[in-house]
Amino acid sequence: MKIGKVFKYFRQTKHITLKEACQGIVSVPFLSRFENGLTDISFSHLLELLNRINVQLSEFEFLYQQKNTTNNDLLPAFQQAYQEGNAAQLKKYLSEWQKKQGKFANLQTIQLKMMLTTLGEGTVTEDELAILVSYFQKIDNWTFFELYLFGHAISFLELPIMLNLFKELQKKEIIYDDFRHDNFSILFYIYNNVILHLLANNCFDEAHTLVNHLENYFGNHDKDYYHQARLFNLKGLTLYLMDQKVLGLRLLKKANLITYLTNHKTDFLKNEKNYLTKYLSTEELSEVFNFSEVDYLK
Amino acid sequence: MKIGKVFKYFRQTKHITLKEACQGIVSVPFLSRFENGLTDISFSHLLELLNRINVQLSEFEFLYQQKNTTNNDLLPAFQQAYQEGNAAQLKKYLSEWQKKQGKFANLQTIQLKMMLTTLGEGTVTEDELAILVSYFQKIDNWTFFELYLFGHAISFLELPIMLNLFKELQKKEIIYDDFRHDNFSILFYIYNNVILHLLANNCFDEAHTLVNHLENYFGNHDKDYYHQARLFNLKGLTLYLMDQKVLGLRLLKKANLITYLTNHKTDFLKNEKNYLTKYLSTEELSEVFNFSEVDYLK
DNA sequence: ATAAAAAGTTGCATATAGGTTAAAAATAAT
DNA sequence: ATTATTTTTAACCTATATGCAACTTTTTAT
Repeated sequence: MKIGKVFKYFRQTKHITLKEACQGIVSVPFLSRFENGLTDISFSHLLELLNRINVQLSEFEFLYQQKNTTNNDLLPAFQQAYQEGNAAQLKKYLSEWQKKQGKFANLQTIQLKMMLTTLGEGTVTEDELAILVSYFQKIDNWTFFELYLFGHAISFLELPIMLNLFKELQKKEIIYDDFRHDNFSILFYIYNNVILHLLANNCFDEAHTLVNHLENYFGNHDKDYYHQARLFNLKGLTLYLMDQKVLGLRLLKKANLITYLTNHKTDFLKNEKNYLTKYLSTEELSEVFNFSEVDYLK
Repeated sequence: MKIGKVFKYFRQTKHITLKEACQGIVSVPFLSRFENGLTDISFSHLLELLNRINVQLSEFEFLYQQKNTTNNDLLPAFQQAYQEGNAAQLKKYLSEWQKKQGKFANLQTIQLKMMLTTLGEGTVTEDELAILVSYFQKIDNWTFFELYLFGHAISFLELPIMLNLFKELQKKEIIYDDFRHDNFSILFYIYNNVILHLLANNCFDEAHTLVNHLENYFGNHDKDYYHQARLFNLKGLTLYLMDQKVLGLRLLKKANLITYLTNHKTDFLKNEKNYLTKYLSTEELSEVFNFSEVDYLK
């Protein structure tokens, strides 16, 4: 219980006295006791105190989690290991979570197995997928946890089932409209995967609808260049496959051009190219990844 | 005190029973009373409960703030009014905060006056600026609150004083390295303004140092295209003014090209162009804002 | 429709969060 | 060094957070 200590750190580094910090909220002796870990505090009082010393709850939480070894939410940890392709670390997490019991521990376990499978080092059974599906069907509010879980499940689920779940998600998604950047990234990631999955299965119209739907987002977030570029990419491929080849290729090139100009890691463009090999002809491919006209800017 | 209600919403929409949610943390009856607003809860218990139902504190806070009319942190509200150029609304806030007393209310007041001044509808006295400076000098931990305050103060402060304060900030900034996107935006905004201010005062070397410092960030955040483009812009102008005109103009053009391709509001590029009029010749300007070579992609 | 089971609520007991006062210890100011 | 201010600690007290058992309501099963 070092919550108090974190508060003390903020207060002292801002040179605010106990008296200034607590006026009208709690008493001086109590605040002192709280800061020194001798007593707990109510949530609403903590909110008021943080407001008084001009610290956002997110800032407070950040430092608190950082100083706490018993990490409360393990999602970022999973994510990191997964993105690094660190299968060994994921297996560690897996054996930890397999010891625990309960519905949610089980879901975490399945999530880890899916991650490992994607990395080529694991398997997911039919039963486990059934558990996932029934969980998603039951839920009618998606938070970061479910978004993340679903994002990894997309390619494991049968297309019609996956699409149905996705429709459920869309109904709720409004909450995230002006939500934190972190959460929108996950949401976009899901859209991205669903659309690619649809295209791979020749469901062009559905994919197109989703692309159009995504476009609305950028009315309010015109500074989100990265996702804008990804959207050009998705739209480009979709139009290309819907026989609007010229327009499609232009969009694909635009996406690549932006990516190229912003110095995104070269691996990224290499992966993009790899993926498009499935769809584009050799000439088209080399045109879409030809940046000679702006090369002088590099 | 509708904290409990928000928790109840999350729990119920995820179809988790009281028993499942509280096992090993609090008792069923207590959780029920908390949810119905009959009692407060300790912060640590709330954290555990949120973790149990797989809701992030930030998600919880978001919904809580949204449903709470008595907004706890007014920074976003200020920001919105300021960005919209809504002077009337800012004046409203000002008269509200002038009624309150205390050091922080005073700081908020000054901040509002600076905003209004920037919009051409207010004045800030020397005394008020002195208060600001002494506040920043005393502080040795910068949170969102101070970042925001400083961001608006930059052009009001004497250059050497401002630079000293900025150096203090830089020492602390490490905390924000892998911090939330929101906070980094503010930090970048500050860097941006400081660099432009330096350039306007012919302090090229200092500006260049800051530009180099900013570049380090993008090693870990290569998906942040928007800020990457802004950095190209800053670096371009800096190099241009340091007599590396060719390289500088290339970077400026690169920044504009990215901005153009991502469909950022046309006002944005117009403002950029306006600003650069101070420095570039007419021919240079029209070249840097000439997008004919990629026009066919639009 | 009715019983059985589970989920949620209420009343009372108690542990603990938090206030008040005062005094000791530690910092800051002169 | 001496004063003044801030912080910590202590003792005692009150309000309230929380647990337990019994109760009511809702859901599920037959």
